[in-house]
Amino acid sequence: MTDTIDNIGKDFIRQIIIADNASGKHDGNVVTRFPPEPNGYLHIGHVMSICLNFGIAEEFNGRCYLRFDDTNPVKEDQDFVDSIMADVHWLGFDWEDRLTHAADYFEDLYSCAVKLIEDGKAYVDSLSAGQIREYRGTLTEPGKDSPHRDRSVEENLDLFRRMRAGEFDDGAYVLRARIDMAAPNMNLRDPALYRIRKINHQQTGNAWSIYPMYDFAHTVSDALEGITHSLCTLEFEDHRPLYEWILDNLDLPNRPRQIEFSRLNVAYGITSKRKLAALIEGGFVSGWDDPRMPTVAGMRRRGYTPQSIRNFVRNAGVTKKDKLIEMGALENCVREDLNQIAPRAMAVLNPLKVVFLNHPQGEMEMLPAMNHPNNPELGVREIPFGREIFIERDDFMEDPPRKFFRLRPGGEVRLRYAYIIKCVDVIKNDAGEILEVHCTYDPDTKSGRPGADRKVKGTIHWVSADESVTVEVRLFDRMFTLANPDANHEGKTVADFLNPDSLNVVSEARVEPALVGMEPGTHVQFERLGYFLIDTKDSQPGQPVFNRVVTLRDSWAKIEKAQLAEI
RNA sequence: UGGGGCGUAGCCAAGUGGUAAGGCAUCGGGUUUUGAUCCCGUGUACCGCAGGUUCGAAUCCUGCCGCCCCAGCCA
Repeated sequence: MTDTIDNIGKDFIRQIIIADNASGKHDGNVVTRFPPEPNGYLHIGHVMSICLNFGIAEEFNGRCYLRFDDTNPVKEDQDFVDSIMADVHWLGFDWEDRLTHAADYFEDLYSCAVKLIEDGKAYVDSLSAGQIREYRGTLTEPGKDSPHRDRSVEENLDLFRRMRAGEFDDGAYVLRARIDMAAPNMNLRDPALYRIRKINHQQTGNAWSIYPMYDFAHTVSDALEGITHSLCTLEFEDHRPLYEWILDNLDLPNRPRQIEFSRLNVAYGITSKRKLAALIEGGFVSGWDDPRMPTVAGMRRRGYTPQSIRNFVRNAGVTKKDKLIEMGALENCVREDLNQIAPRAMAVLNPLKVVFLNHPQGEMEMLPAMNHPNNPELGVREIPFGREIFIERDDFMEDPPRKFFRLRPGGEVRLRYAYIIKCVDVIKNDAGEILEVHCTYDPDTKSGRPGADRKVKGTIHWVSADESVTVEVRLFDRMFTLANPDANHEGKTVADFLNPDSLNVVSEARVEPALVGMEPGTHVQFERLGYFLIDTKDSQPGQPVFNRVVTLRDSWAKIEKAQLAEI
C-alpha cells in the first residue's frame, strides 16, 4: 500500500492519504467523518461526501463517523436526523458505534473557549450584529477593531460565564476570536465563536443558552474524534486558515488536516436546501421524497438503486474542478444496474384496441414468456392471449415515415412472445380518430414454433384486452428547463425555471395481471418502455402505482428526430 | 480594484519533464422475437492564451484571460 505505484490513477485525496501512511504521519490511522447539519434532507451532493468519507475509511481499514453538526438549534430538527440516518444506511454505509453530535462536545467546546479567553485569544463583544458587519470592512478595505477588543481577561471570563448562565438576551453579546481585523481573508477578521440563542436544542434541551459557531465546533470536534483527514467542499477552503488557527491555539489530542474537493452538480437539478425547500413550500412537488427531487429520499422513491448512485459518484471522480455532470451519466448507471436485476413484463401506456378477425370468440390461451431474456434463471411466466388485445398507440401509424417498422395498414408485425399479425382494417369515428384496428393473426407463427422463424421487421408489446388490469403510471421528466438552475439568475426564482411537464400521470395504463400481486418497492422493466418501480407510498393492495425510473435507450427516437430535422 | 481556488474533447477524468489513458455522450457496424441488452469500430484535444527555461513542457517559470467561492451572531 505504500508502494508509490499505487498512487497512479488515484484521486488527489487518496494520494495524500497514501503518502501520509507511507510517512507514518498518523501511525497508519485513517479516520474520517460525514458531518451533515440536520436541517434538510440529503441530496446527490451529499452522496459524494458520504461515498468519499465512508469509502475511504473502508479502503484504508479506517473508521468513519456520522456526526451531526447540530450547532444551530433554530434550523435543526429530529425529523432531519432520522431521514439522514435512514438515507446513509440505504446507500449501504454503516457508522457502527460512531454516531456523534457536535452537541456531545458542548462542554469541551466551552472549556476550549475559556482557554482562548484566558490566553487573550478571544473576547466578548457587545457590538450589535449590524455594528459588527460595519466594523468588518469590505472585501477590499480592512476592518477596524471593536471598542471591546481589549477587555480584561477577568471581564471576558465573567461575561462569558454569564452568557452561558442565560443572563443576557439573544444578540446582546458574542464571543469572538482575537485574530486580525485587517486580514485579507474575511474569516480571520475576529470571527464569532459563540452566540447567545435561548432556544431548545434537539439533543441538549434547555441546558445551553449559548451555542458554538461552525468553525469552532467543527474543528474541535474533528480533533476530539481523532479525525485524520477532514474532507469538505471547496467553499470551506477560505476557512482552512481559521481551522489551523484554532488547532494552533488549543491543546488538542490530535491534529486533523482539512482537504477540500469540488461539489458534484447534476445538470437540470438543484442541491440548494433553500431552493429544495421552496419547491415543497410552493407546492410544486409533493415533498422531500417526491420522485422528481434530487434528494436521496426522492431518488429512492423514484426507483434509483444505491448501487447505481454509488457507481455514478465513483465515475464522477474527486477533483477541485467545478463539475456539472450530464443527467445521462446518472441515468446510464441506473439502467446498467436495473438491466441486470429487473424482471421484464408488458404494459401498455396508451392503449389502442386490436381485434383479430380470425380468432374464435371467447377463446383464450396462455403463452409462456421469459422474465429476463439474458438470464433464464429468472424463470418464465404465462400471459393470456385472446381475440382482443391492446397495443401502444405509438406502435401503429396509418401513414408512417420511412424506417418505421411497427404496425401499419396492410403490414405485419410480431407480437412479443405471441404471433405475427397483419393489419387488415382501420376503424375510425366521424372525427377521423382511430378507434380500433382489425388484424388477422397467423396461428403457425406462435412463438417458439418453427413457423415463428419468419423474418418480420418489428416486434411490439401488448396486453390482453380482457385479462389486463388498469393501473396508474407516473412518468417523470427533468424538474427544470435550465441545465444549471442552481447558478445565480438575478431576480429569478426556481418557479421561473420549472418544467411544466415534469410529471405526467397516466391513469389508464394496462398491465399484465401478474403485476398486480407484486410488492411495493419491486422493480420491473416494461419491455420497450423503461424501468419502473411499484410506488411504496401510494400503492394499495391490488392497486399498484408505477413510477417510471428511467426510459430505455431509444434509438428510434433519435432517428425520428433526425428525420424531422430533414424536413 | 482584497483574499482563496479552478482551467486536458460535448460531459467527467488520468497524466507528477520523455512526446496526451479511460468512461459517458456522438457517429458507424454486427447479434437480437425489447428500435433494449450485448459486441465491435469511431475523436488531428493549438492540454485557457502568450512568452520563457530545457535536447525535450499538459507537467517548471513569468505575464495575461476566463470561471467559481468569501463581507451570517448559517453550515
